[in-house]
Amino acid sequence: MNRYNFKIIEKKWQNYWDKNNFFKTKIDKNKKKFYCLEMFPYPSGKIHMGHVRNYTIGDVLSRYKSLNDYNVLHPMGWDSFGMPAENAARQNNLDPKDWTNENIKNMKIQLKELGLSIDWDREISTCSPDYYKHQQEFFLDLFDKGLVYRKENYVNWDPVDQTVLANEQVINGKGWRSGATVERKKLNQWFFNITKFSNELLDDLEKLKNWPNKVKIMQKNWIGKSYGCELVFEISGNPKVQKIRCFTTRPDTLFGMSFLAISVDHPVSELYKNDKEFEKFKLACSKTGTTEESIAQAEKLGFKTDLIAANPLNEKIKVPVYFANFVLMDYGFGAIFGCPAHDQRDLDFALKYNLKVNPVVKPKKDDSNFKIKDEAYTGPGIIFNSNFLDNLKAPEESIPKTIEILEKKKIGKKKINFRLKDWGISRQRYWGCPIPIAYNSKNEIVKVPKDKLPIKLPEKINLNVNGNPLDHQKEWKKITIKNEECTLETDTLDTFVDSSWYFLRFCSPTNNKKGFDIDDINYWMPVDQYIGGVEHAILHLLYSRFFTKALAFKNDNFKLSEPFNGLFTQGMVCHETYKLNNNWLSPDEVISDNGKDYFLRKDPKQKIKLGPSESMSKSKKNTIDPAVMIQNYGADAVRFFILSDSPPEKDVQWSDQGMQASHKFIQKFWGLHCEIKNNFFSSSKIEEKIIENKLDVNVFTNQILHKITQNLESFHYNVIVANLHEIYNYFSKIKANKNLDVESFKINYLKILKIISPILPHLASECLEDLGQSSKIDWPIVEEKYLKNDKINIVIQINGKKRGVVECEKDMDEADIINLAKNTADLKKYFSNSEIKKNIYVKDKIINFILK
RNA sequence: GGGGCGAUGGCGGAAUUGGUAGACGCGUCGGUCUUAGGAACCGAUAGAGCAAUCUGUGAAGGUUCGAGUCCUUUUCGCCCUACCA
Repeated sequence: MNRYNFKIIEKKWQNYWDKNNFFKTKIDKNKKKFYCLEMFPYPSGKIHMGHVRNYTIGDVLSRYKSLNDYNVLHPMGWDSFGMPAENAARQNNLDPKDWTNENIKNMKIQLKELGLSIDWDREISTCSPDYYKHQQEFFLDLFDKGLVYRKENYVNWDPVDQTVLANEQVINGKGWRSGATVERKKLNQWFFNITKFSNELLDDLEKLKNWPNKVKIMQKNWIGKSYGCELVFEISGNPKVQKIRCFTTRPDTLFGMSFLAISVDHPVSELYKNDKEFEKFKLACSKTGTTEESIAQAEKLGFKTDLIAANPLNEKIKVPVYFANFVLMDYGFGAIFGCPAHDQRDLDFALKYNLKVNPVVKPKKDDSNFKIKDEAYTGPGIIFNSNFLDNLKAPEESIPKTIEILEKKKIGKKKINFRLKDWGISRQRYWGCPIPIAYNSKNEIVKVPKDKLPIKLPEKINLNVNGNPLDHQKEWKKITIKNEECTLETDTLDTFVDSSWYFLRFCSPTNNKKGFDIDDINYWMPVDQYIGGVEHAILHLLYSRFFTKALAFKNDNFKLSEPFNGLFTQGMVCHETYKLNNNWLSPDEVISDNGKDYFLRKDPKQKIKLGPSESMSKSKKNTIDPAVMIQNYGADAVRFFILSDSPPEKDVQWSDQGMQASHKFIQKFWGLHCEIKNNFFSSSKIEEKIIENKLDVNVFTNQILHKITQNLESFHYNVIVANLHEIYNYFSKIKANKNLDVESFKINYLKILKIISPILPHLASECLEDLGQSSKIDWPIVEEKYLKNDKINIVIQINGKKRGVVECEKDMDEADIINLAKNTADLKKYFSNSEIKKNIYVKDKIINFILK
């Protein structure tokens, strides 16, 4: 037997697949389609283990669907705009385009080395003008539909990356990429009107049956629909302010109001802009609320105005108006009424500023001891102290009733409020898709005509400037539109726009007239299975859903409402972390004899501090380079390992031993294959003898095929790895059995090779070829008749406890089983002194005797 | 604070509709072959006990002939989200 040389064999099959266009997408209208898509990578230069896991999962599924005779669309592309390219280019004095394309070249080689069944003819790259030209067209379409607008707004400004961030990109007050503390700045910005679709984005989540519940809940919370009402408060104390509008979900607690609080950014703050004390207060507010701890513990701060608000339900009740640090301008109307008894924040505030606490909801009607101390009561109960609202059940009766009264009196109305905000898409960056808008001499917005698209980025420009490099491109900015000299917009689009429609482009990747062809879309969309990291649960997935809806809006040709029919979110790849003197060490700088104590490889006397296992990241140096693993163990072994140890949706722990075991499995399987070939497939060896009671391999093969098929359908890929081990164990045990039915064995072994092919495509191809099989194969059909043995094991329980197992014929009668059980040697003793009170018999499975 | 998910041997994890708990792998132990092995192969491996047997799926109750699985309470862990009115 020759050792399995994965280096030669894997290369051989990758070349074969390449040369024969093996994975080229085919459309045969007689077959069903399957669109399998994994989230495309940012071309950082090298693939990482997260990619390996993501793309292996997708590849197993694609290959399985192909074997089941689907037309499979399994494309790959590059999310190639973004800041790393710009930063790298600036540091090394390169062009971002060259840096990016070089990275794409390298990563493509690495992906091919994994043996992925990708149709590379459909490769796309978002930084290519062939791609972003269509994106600019879509921008103009959306502009025409009124879904794009420009407004001056406070933005999250990242001082390190010198760019604007979307709310979603600010994590704990820090930029998601740079980690710098985000500042607030007022700028003119472009927005997508995503909130126009708030209801649809929320309601259509219901349609997504094949999405993880977790993701749907996260999106639901992000959209944040709440039912309540808006209220108008009459203001006195300053003639410049007549009214203040508030949003509330608890109008029924209005009689408990003891103050009004408004945001420091509320229009009313204009009156105080020359007030030094107020400016000081505002500054103090901006300082809190950036880090997670300060948000959690932030003290409630207020600034008392000379304004007085009247309770709309009783004009005689007057309350003070405060600016408060916990009121946000961009939710509701930037103003609230404070009801300390029934809202914890309001209570904290009231206690600090000695404001009244008027309880208006008590848990039980006759609860005379009910008092509020330092904990607000937010539970259900009965309204009291509230005049005509008294005795209503809160909240189910009291809220609608109050709204009814407020509407009648025309001082409030029912209102649904969303947490979701419009999507700010402007970025002050070079390496992104230019916005196809210009400004004329009057600074009016002028659309760039479609025949002038694409607006290409200028190349080889100086990036070492402050702010947006495009701003410095005087010549590039000049454009003539309808004989008018105009200046181009220099903001570029958020890269999340690029990834909001790439799945559509894959359907028509080379169409240079349109972003996609509607016939292609109608055939391929929606994506049947989308696979990627859960970190995109909100941002990317919500934006893609919006973009699809926006394209379909006022468009009779394009009817798609949801882009991704099925979604699967895989877990992360983790590794232990190592530290020496507070510096991170990479796994290959560390050695261990026993898996407990770790030492520095260069100097084994130095003990290393073992940290927790965390998601692989460059910053913690706990990464394993897939390229090195493929080099050492082969692609099949890496694929096998990355699927083996944990369910795909959970985090997986990298293990060197596990990796080696996977490699050994490939080697062992090849050894087994060679023996099987020798013993059964070389003609000279076959001596067909008639033997009684031949061992039939059909049963095992069909049972394991059945299991693996089910596990493939349900993403239990780690269990499939166990199933492949079972296959090896079974065949290596029976291969020497003299009673084998040779013909049946051969047929079944060929089936086995097909079954392993989605996970181990190179090994399977090599084994099949070795036995003279064509490389065009199908997924074997389960033969139901073999799924159940004629001989069945029935479990015998006595009083619910397992006491034995008897082997018997299928479909035995209850009476026969009872007889059999009673006469089984090991069980006799249980029956001798007791009588059977009752028994429960589940056919072909179990019998439970209740003895007295 | 709000929401979600989870808890099974030394470890990662298996276990249709409630029906043989611990598949499969790692590790460990024993053996074979070896000058040696950290290679390969074979065997054992939930715990306790010589054994029959008993105990076991975070904890406590409940439903049931029967519960890892269903219900109630509770503890712990992880993730998401956050002054959202």
